Amino acid sequence: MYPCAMSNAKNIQLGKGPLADVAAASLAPMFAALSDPTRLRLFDLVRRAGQDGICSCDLTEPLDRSQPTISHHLKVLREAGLVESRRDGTWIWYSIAPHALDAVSQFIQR
Amino acid sequence: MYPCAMSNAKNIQLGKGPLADVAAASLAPMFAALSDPTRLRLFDLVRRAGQDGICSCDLTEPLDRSQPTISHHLKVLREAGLVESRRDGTWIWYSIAPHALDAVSQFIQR
DNA sequence: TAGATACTTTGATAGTCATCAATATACACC
DNA sequence: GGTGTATATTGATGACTATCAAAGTATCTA
Repeated sequence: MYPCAMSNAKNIQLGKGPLADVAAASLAPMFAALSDPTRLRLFDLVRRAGQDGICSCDLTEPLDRSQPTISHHLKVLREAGLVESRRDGTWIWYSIAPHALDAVSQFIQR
Repeated sequence: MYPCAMSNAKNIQLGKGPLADVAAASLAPMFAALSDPTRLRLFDLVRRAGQDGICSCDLTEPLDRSQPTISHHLKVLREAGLVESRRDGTWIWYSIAPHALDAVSQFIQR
């Protein structure tokens, strides 16, 4: 797991007072990861794939972006702690990280 | 209401299939508006103020940013359809826009 | 109308980002 | 080892952004 992913997701505690500086700093990158249309659709495709996940090779074509661009976006999502990847031979499968959106959801329903 | 605010918030319908191009394009700016730590705290302060809202003049000091910077961020939040403003003499009061986070919430709980 | 206060806009700067082509790496199979 | 396929990284470019100081606009009060 990436260092920054460890500081996000399940480890954020928002508390009850005004949103603290550190909490905002932890939360913002997760929103940033979802602030690009291509990444939003990417995240959506991965989420729809369910527990098994989806092969990276099936993500390039539907989004009409180059392979390096998709790879870049997947990296951003991964480092934000929103998706996970596992290798299977030459393929890499992406799936939603457990508790991926917990912190975001917690903030929204505050 | 700003044009782009009209295209966000309550007017997004996500549907059931894969996230459409247009839906992602409408959703992304709302996430983008929340992707900055200062704006997150700003949004939080406005939300905590409840129905009456909060005067812009009370937002500059707690966030430790210059007044023009706060003004800029408030504009971003406003144009994303997340907050509303109303003038009262020389003051301007900000409050959370109705259904501000509906679209975001809908996407997250998809 | 003049001054004071609250806010916005402008202009500048340093930093970040989305994108692609080209290149590199990892793995499977022969 | 060599070849082909899948994915990642590098490097470059144009666009965008957070920030502040300075200047502009709007409103109140006297």
